[in-house]
Amino acid sequence: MNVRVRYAPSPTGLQHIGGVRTALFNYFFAKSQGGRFILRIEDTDQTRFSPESLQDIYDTFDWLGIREDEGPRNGGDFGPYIQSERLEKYRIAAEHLVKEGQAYHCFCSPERLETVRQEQVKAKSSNQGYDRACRNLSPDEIEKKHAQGMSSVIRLKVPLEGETSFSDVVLGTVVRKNSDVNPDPVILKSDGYPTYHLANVIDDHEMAITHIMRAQEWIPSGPLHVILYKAFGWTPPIYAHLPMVMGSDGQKLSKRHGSTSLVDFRKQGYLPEAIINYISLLGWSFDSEREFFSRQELETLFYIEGLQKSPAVFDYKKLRWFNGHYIRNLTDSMLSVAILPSLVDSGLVSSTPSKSEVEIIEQSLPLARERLVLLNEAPEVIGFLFKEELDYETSALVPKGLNEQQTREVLGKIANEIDNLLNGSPEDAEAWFHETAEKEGRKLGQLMMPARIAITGTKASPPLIPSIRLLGREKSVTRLEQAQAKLAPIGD
RNA sequence: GUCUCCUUCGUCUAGUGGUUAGGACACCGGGUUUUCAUCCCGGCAACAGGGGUUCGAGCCCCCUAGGAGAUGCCA
Repeated sequence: MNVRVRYAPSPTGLQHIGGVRTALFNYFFAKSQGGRFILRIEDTDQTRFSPESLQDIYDTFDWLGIREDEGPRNGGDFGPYIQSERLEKYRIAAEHLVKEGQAYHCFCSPERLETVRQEQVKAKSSNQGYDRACRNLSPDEIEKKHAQGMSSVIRLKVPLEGETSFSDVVLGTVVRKNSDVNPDPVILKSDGYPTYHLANVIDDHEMAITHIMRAQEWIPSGPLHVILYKAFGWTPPIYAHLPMVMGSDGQKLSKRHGSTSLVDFRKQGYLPEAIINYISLLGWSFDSEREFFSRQELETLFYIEGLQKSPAVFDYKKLRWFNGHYIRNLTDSMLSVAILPSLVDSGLVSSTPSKSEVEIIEQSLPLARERLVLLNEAPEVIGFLFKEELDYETSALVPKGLNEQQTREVLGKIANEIDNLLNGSPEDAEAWFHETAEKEGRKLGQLMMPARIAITGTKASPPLIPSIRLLGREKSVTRLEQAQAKLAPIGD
């Protein structure tokens, strides 16, 4: 079979975890099967459409490194790929169904519908939904209402009896009584636009889609769509309903739980590699051992049987862990490119970095790499290399067991030693600290910590000696002196 | 309210009638280490409950409970 799958987002908001996972799974399935991945824009809700959302879809794809084989950007033989450009097809199809007696015009006002709905809820009625008031309007009545200029929608005539089933790759066969299917949903709105149900069925058929992979929230619509396919005399594609992505409280993942949009993750310094790897493991697994997958590997390894039935909880901590892992795997040049924006944004480095800035960044990479979980943390990890002024509490300088004066002496001693610390080997420098500590009956930390605070401004920092070397003689001495000045003067 | 789907460690999962129920994150402890990290080692921790079927059930069937989703002129 020539696999053709699609991702069909509606441009009404930013791309989020759930949607992206659907896109990825479709993409991976297509690639692994040698099939085609189609991007279709479902902009049938004119009130919620936004151009930024459309752009965000493309940006997200680009950032993740996935590319559609067919879509609005690169065309294809089945276009147009934007539903608002296919209006005529839907209208004709809907009218065709009306003519065939499989759909009908409905003149109910939104207000009436709302009243009906409220009454049903209040009465805890067992069948909620449209009451099919217009289902059996006579041709005369319909004509009369049209003549009066009443606007109408077209509703699908869902069979009152019997049942409808579809086969699903992950769920098996799903059967539903027709009486339980959404009672006569609108397929063509009064503004002439189709609803999702109509547009998606027509497009999937016309675009020769072979498999529909979408989230499980669509299961209830499955039978409805099958009824639509039958009404047109078409064969439905194969379904694969993906388990939903939940928040930590078991509810559908939403902003309440934290960041969900891909731009957010991107801004926070997540790598696309980490996102792809982690997201792919939400509701899918390869085997019991393997957990690292590149995009390229997934393009061949993905298999539909690895799909899970039960919902998956999105675990921010595990995503972070993946991100740290991928950061550690970055080459120096990739890492320096990756952290530059955060350094620029925080004002530490000029937007067109000077040669010396670039040099410092590059040399700091070995120190930064294993301390970063998010790219955005770069400023706090290596920011001291670029700052003019350090900001810390004087009390932080003083280690346990020493008073201010002793601390000042320690700092002075280190300042005096600076040339040797810089010129000798790092091992020699380290040895000096050990020897000095021993000679003076002090703990190593009592020498290192004051210096660390003085040099980096924080007690959690990259290793001291390399940090001093990176900072350079002049700044190091200055900082050690500034630190001494902060402490109580001699004779105090 | 009705319908549908789901149910293995806290989380993601492996498991397809016979396993000490495996791995990963998180957490806890230890080691390496100048702090923080990284890295290494170890530990804690699960088959929702109840009935069957079977010589034998996490795996098959039924019921119960719990969770989620749908129920729009939104997708």
